Amino acid sequence: MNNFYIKVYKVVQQIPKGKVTSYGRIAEMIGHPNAARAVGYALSALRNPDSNSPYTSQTVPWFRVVNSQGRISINHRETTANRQALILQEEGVEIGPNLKINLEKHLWQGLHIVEVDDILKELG
DNA sequence: ATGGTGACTCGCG
DNA sequence: GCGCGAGCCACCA
Repeated sequence: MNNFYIKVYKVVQQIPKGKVTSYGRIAEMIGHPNAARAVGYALSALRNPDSNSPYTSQTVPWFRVVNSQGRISINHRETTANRQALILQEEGVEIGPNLKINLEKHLWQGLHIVEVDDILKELG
């Protein structure tokens, strides 16, 4: 588990219940503005966490991360996509047709780079 | 080192 | 709005 993954997970853990953000925004927050795909890769890795890793699909709210269009990015044929939509609905996020979310209402403000540094320092 | 694979984005047509 | 192509990044073989 490298530093990049750690940063992604810690920032995602800051997303409040009922809010969402995108892979690209997460990437910007940790100082890798063009690493959106890598962020998605990091979250997918939560499905098979290392035995002693504190970061798992149970401790990191991966379901609060969607694509820049406010849509769930997982292949819709996979049950994971429906599970993500269900969890979000349960915590108050309105899901429209085609698993689309109203970002105007549910987009997380996010963190500034300085705040990210504080998070990484105190928790890591 | 090298090429292939994604839970990404942006710009075009 | 939708599909494509092209960058981009971390991983793995």
